[in-house]
Amino acid sequence: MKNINIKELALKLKLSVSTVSKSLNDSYEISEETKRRVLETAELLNYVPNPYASSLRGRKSKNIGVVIPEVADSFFSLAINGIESVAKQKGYHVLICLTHESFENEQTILKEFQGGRVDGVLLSVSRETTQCSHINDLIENGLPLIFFDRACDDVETAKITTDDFESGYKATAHLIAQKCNEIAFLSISDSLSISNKRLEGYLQALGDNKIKVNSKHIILCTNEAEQNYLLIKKLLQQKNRPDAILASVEKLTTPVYMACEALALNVPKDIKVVCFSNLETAAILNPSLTTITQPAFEMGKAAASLLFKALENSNFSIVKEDVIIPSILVVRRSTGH
Amino acid sequence: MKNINIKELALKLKLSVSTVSKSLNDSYEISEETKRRVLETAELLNYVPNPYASSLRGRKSKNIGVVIPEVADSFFSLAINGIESVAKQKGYHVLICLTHESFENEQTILKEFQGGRVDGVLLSVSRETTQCSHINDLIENGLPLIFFDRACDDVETAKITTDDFESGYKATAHLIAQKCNEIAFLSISDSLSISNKRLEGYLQALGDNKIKVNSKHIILCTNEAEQNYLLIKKLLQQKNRPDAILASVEKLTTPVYMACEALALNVPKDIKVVCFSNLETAAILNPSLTTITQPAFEMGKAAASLLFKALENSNFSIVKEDVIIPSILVVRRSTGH
DNA sequence: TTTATTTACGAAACCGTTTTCGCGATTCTT
DNA sequence: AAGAATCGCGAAAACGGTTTCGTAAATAAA
Repeated sequence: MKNINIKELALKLKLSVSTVSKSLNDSYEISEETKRRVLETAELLNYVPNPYASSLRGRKSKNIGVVIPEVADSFFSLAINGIESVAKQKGYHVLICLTHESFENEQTILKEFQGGRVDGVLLSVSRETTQCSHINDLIENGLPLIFFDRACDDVETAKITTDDFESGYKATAHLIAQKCNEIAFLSISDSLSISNKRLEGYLQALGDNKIKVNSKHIILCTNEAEQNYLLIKKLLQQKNRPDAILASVEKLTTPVYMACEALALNVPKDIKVVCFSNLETAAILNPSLTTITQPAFEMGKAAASLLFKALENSNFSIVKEDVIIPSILVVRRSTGH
Repeated sequence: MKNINIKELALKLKLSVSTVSKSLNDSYEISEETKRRVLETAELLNYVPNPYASSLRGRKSKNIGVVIPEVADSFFSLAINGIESVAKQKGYHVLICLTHESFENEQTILKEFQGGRVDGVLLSVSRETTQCSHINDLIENGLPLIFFDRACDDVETAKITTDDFESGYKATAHLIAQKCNEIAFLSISDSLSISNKRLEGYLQALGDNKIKVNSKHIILCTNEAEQNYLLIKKLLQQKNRPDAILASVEKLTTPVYMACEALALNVPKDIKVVCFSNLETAAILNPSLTTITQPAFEMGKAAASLLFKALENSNFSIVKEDVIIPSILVVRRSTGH
């Protein structure tokens, strides 16, 4: 059925546009009888309001922007579910924008947001992001922005993260407890806070256990699976081959397993593996994978909830704070004996 | 830096709003000199056009809607990447809407689209969807809509799918070739075309090989992982236990593996497994999983490309056609000996 | 030189809502 | 019963762009 606009609806009802609008928005100015008539006819004639007209007039879009590096990643897709669950309940839409780990894309997306496309932003920065002027620009412009998972330290806003340092520490300590002392660390960025904090936790755990750091065992991976595979293979062919790998992001899981298989290294006998990962399949991998599992859904939910608090109370402003939701170490066979 | 609107920009430039607008849109009416000045100042003053104002006036949103059941699924997240890759190139945004496999949600979302939020729709229907009036309503209203993966037969539009029947056949034939003759089929919907076509391929393969169908081996799964796990476990505890499982969707992988493990059934010795799946981790599962891998990225790309053809040529209309991009059977250890 | 055409720009309408304000009619005060 | 307050509704402005149309000046054609 053809849908109509408010003017045509008003015409059919022999009412003014304003009365119809107010009825639809349940204004106190309008009698119950009229409201009922309007709602009824609106339904009948398939009236669906144009969101852009409302947004333009109301200067709010009822959209929130979610800027993430990738969608093909368990952490982010679970986080999206968390975000969406609260957005839906608040009557908001979620605009998902992918940076594909590119700083330039991130800049472009945030710049566009300044046009008013969204009322607030949830951001997980790209691996390339080292400076934050584009983010500060947005905030200066009055857009509430909250980081989740991957944050920038020098932006005055809230961050919903997990306990990256502790997780890195916990994972490393677990490996040490399993008699590993040549533990490699796979990073994906030398600027990303999560990557660095996890690394610091790793270093601290090594230090606390009097294990000396081998810089050749700290690998900065790339954004290309194939290249990472080669890097990891090279790592495992060093003369002082590591006896454990701690991979700081989920996407490194497959290349790690592949490299081990290619080199006929048995996990966990020859080498133990822990990944930061939310893969549902972790439990059924060969061998099942010990993971640091992040509270992805909860983080998304927490970030969105905080954002909506700011959107709904104009006198509530987001302060610089760290909300930390702990990850858990799930021990499986990849770190067994 | 505070961003401004076109009026303020015009004021600074001592030009009219119309001249500024035309300059920004590279109109032939404006001199090169003026255009240059406008662009320069716009950049300088951080002018970002309000997309809602443009949408309202131009009666097009530069958005396409992508309606899918879930995002935490390799097929859909890869498809999103394919869709996004072409949308980005065309200067469009992608509005991802999740039905969570609920028909009611799907209806609500499509109804909202009638308000003009999007210029076109890419749809993969929910598992509950059995009738299509909400889809036909949308099309009648002039919105181009294309199915991908999960389609409705009785809607007059294009469908980008994979060769579900052949894939079901191929997978089953492969299992038969591995000496299986009690092959179970796990479905997720008795109405979804993909599910049914895969089932038909399965049935045809059984028939062609003179294997009689055991209706107790055809299981309709649910949307709950836990429940599916129990269903599968029950299946595997029947007196005539199947010697193979063909799972028609990716999300069944984990419950299948878990159930086998719980019952101490060795894959592939006791039971062979094939899943329709785009899991990157298929190769490193225990044992590595034989999959029917769908061309997810390509399907997304094809669907989006076709949609844009319709959006860009007003005299090109989408006809009822089936674009079929074949899946491939990737044989791994879960169907070995 | 006169007229026709082109060039470069501005005024104003328009897109579909929401909201402010005004006003007649009804109900409430006293 | 007269004035005040309330109720129910409509006219019109506003949101920030784009587009149509008009027009003065510059250039081309006659």
